[in-house]
Amino acid sequence: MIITVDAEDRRPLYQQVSDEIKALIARCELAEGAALPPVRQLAADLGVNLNTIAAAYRELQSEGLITVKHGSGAVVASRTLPETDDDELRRPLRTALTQLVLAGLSRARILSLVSDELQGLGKAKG
Amino acid sequence: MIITVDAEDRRPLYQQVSDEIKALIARCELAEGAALPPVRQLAADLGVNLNTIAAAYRELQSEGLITVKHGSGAVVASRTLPETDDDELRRPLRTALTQLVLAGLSRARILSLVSDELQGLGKAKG
Amino acid sequence: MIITVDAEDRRPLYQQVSDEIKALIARCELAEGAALPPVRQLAADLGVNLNTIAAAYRELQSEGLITVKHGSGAVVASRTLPETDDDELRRPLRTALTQLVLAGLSRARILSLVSDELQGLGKAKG
Amino acid sequence: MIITVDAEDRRPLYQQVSDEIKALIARCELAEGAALPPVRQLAADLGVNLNTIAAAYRELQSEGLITVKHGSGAVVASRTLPETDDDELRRPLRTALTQLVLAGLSRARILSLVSDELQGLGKAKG
DNA sequence: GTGGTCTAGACCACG
DNA sequence: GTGGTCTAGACCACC
Repeated sequence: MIITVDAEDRRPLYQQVSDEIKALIARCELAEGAALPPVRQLAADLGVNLNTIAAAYRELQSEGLITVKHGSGAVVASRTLPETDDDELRRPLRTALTQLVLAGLSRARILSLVSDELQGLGKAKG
Repeated sequence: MIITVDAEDRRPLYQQVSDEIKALIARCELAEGAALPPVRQLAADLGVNLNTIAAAYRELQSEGLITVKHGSGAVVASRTLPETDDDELRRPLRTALTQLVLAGLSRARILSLVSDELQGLGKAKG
Repeated sequence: MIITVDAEDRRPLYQQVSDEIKALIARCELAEGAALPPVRQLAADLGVNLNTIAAAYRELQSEGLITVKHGSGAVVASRTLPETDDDELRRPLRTALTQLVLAGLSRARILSLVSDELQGLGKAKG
Repeated sequence: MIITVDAEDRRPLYQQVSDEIKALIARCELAEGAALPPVRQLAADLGVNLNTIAAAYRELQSEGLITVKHGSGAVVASRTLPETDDDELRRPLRTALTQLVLAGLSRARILSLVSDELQGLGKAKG
């Protein structure tokens, strides 16, 4: 399981971790029931503070993607996020697309990027 | 020119404003040379502090999207594309798409959302 | 007499004008006693507000470099600035050199730039 | 680490701070990876508001000279040279030299000042 | 009129 | 502990 963090990234560390784990779950590299690495180990691997990983796991848990049990670690609970506001879903997409347009990419290029990224994002039906 | 801010949104206020103005520029609702509303007026309209809007304009200026002239307001800059790292561009897209996949949307639905958002994002050739 | 202003420049317009006139004086392209263009004409030429030029002339006058007489325009008064604090003289030099060093220029390259710029800065003895 | 601000200086406070830190970096008194003082401490030392220092650090960060990590302070960034327009570099140099010429300094005196200031501006090869 | 800077002080987010 | 954001309100610089 490969996770990396980047000090240059604008997102806080804990969110980088949480985002990457979400991607692993979406990509089925972490199936339902699979165990996440222990907080301490992941913290050591990434060279970050223990609290940082704990915050990431807490976020994942509060979204229902993992369950954390004292003594037995964290496991993937589900591949489905709770019902979200439609607008809340579109907003990050709109922000990302806006950036791409402002960077001067053509519509075709953007659609190709989207397809490319969707490749491998596991079981998405359709 | 319609801009709104949302206290529930996790992004800071100034960034919501800056993001929305970016979207307006990408959508060509604010064309090159168009004047942005005065800081104080926009602040009053949104019910936020003057400095909050000033911070948004400062960010837009430092990204080269607008030029601010002391005494005569801010206008949309002539577009010189700031070259951006390819990875910088893909990351937010990947995060947004991951969120959509985890929300249970089908690939077709996601592509439709993308098309929908790209509608009207002006100037995107192709 | 060629003067230009640049909207992208961080300095205020009036100071760009004042700085360029100073350079012309230092370079002896404007000798002592020479007449400066009328405020209105220069403003029209540069496409800026009349007050902007007035502010530039006011600054030059307050430094003793020009004299402004009602009805007969402005003329170059002297090629010597009033006694200035040594530190006040060094500060902008230090700032400029710091920028060059941070830009990665070698010492030799910097000295060459300095010589180059000093070329043509008129009567400097030595 | 000695930083001072001067109310008489025309530059805004936050820029004086930012300029002085740039000089310290150029002079290698702040090496790569070195920690900058906490915002609040530096603010207290200089007797200015916390936000003033925050603005200085923000500027340094947006120029890529430092990296600021939430919760663990600011450190001098690993030097990736931001390519700068040649004209951008010459302009402040020209302005500073003009000032010196008009102050009546001889060419020799000016070159000596330049050498003097370049002394200790670390890493400048050649 | 425009935007910019600074202050004082509160509250939040991160590690 | 660190920095970030936001507010209210003052004052300045520019055009």
